[in-house]
Amino acid sequence: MDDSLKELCRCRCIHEDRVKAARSHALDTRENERLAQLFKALADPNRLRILWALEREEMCVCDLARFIGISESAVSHQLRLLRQLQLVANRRQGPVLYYRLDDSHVGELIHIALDHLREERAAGQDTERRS
Amino acid sequence: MDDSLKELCRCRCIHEDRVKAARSHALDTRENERLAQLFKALADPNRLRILWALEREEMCVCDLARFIGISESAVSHQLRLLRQLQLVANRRQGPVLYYRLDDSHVGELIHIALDHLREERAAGQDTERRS
DNA sequence: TTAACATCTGAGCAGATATTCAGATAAAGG
DNA sequence: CCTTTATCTGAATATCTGCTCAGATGTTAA
Repeated sequence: MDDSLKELCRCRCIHEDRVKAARSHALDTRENERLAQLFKALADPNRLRILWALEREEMCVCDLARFIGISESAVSHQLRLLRQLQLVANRRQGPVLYYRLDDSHVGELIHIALDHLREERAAGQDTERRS
Repeated sequence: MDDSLKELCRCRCIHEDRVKAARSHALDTRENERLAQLFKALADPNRLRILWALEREEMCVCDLARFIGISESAVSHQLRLLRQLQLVANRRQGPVLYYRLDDSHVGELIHIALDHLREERAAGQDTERRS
């Protein structure tokens, strides 16, 4: 299985030792994929708005739709995704479903990412400068 | 600007107070978008592999291509994206560019996300059960 | 200069994603 | 039962993403 990759890179600058070390240290495929899936859940502006709002207080679909300014259907689709990843949970009260965060890490992730942006902005400044 | 949203939700279960609170607590649009952009950078299996490897040791494009098993061109495209977000930086040594992580938060984000996955797995177990 | 090498870049295509729309489901009240 | 309300769901569509390919750029050595 190592040989099959030989053709993918014809450079002679390969550091076999580094490649080997990277391989032995690498995350296994399954875990790596779930990791990407988790970040993907956070990689959409509307989902972020939802999660950020729910971190503070539980809200129903209707509230969220109104808050974000998109259709309830769109919110429902996003909530389904977040539910499947167990990032949010709900409780029913009559016909109304109240959603809440179902995970402490999510808030933490968002806060660290925010720190990153804010420090970045304070130091080097931009991300767009070299557009 | 509040009125324009009135039509988006015809439900009568709206909790105006919660919507208002959520609005006043919400991230501003620009920041929210940059946040999503950052998570998007982490939301791809190959980019994660790259970042995870670079957290340990600097590597050249060629090494990364061989390590991951994709073309150097593909790696280069991904590195450009990561460079633009200032998540990685490089140093040139002759014709070879050595890439490294350019941010301490990135590793932190990945580690927390991993914790999340592993705890999740230990507790509730699945994400796929209800497929 | 020329050739070889490592990397970058833009265009184009296949597959993924977010939204909308129309209709389905579940709970509450008459 | 039937109606209304809140939410869900699948299909369709427009947009976005990541890869490959072909060719460009920049560096080194002859």
